[in-house]
Amino acid sequence: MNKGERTRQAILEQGMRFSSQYGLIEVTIGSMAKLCGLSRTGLISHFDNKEDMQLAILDYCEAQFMEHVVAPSRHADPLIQLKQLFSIWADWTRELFNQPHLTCPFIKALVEFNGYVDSPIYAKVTEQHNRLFSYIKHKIEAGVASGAFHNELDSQCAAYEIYNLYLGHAIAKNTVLTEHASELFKRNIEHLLLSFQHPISKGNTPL
Amino acid sequence: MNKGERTRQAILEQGMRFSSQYGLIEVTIGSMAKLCGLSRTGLISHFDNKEDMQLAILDYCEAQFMEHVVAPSRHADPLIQLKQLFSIWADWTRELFNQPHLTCPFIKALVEFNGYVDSPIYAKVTEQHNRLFSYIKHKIEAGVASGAFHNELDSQCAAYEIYNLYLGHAIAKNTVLTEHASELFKRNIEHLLLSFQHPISKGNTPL
DNA sequence: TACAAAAAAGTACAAACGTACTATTTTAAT
DNA sequence: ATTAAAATAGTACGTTTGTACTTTTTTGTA
Repeated sequence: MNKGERTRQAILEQGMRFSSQYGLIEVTIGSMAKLCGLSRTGLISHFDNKEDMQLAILDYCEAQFMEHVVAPSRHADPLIQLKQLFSIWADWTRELFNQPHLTCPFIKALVEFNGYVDSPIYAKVTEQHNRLFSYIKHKIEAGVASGAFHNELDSQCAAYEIYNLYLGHAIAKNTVLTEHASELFKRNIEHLLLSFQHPISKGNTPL
Repeated sequence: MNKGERTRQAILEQGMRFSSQYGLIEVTIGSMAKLCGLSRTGLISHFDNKEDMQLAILDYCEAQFMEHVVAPSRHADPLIQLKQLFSIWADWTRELFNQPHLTCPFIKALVEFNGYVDSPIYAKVTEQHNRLFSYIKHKIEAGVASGAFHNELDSQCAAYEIYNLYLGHAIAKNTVLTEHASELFKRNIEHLLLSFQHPISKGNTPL
């Protein structure tokens, strides 16, 4: 990897961190240049323009997620795969974003850019969320097909319940949740996956 | 109400709308001045400074929520009150924020300012979310005390389940949910409240 | 080591930012 | 109608914004 590619990667890495704290909108040429120890022109020369840099950061975030969460959780059994996915996800999230002031960059970007309907950034982050949701839904369908989950399970609904736990944990972890939010997230997911196996075994989700 | 108070109210109203689309950070002196048809100095003269204006907008949002959602849902029976709260809330939300590009300003502000740990804005919006959560939790406890909900119900957990539905609906309504998200929110809340009444009646949440 | 290419920095510019200050206009009460 | 106060506008200043352009430095290879 030559020099240019190395600094570009460093910028993307810093951008992921920075956007998880201050948001993708605050990823400006000036803030990134200071963060990376470059001049403003030295920094932006690695991208077409500011928006291109922000889009590249979103792509980088997804690539990191695929590499560190999705790839390691591959397993033949859909139930084990889903359990591993969220366990690894929770660990990776804790490692990267569990400082109180950090939030999942995908959620931050989605909330930030929801008002900019014509923005390519909004288009991209929407695609990313839909892609994640489809992946979860697909794994649930595989679980139903393999007999791990019961037949009456609505995959769309079940996927949303899981996705909803992810949203809630990411946003509420510093307000109504605070301590042990990460363990709670794991437990809630496990409890939900358990309820997918037997139609009536679903009691009160533990907090 | 004299002139000054009238324009101040108009600014706060516009600020609530604007922040639900572009976020509270984007509520700048210039953007609000243009929106209200005032000069920049004419606008900011109604507040101590920009941050004071943003704090005032958050207070205004909460006052509106109290007036249009909490107050009309008051009822002697805790179960009916909770049902009414979320029904009115969903209607009011649809009226104000259900255009696809608008998001609940409390959630937007919380996500936006989570990284600014020392900001008074973060302190305020955190308080607001905790206050909402405590209110829901308190109503659930009243429901348990009145016999409307079963005895084993954990109020902290139950309140989080409801709060989580609110977060999910607000964020996912334009990605994985899209159509009829508002009706779905109502149905999910009703279904959850029903599960609070009988310990084992909770099946798969409908989507 | 030489040398072309790549990377980073320098410079410039118009626009928007928040804020302090002064000036003008409008309001509201006498 | 007069008049003081309140509301709004005007002006100015130092920063920061994104981008275009030129110049210097660094890199990597021949």
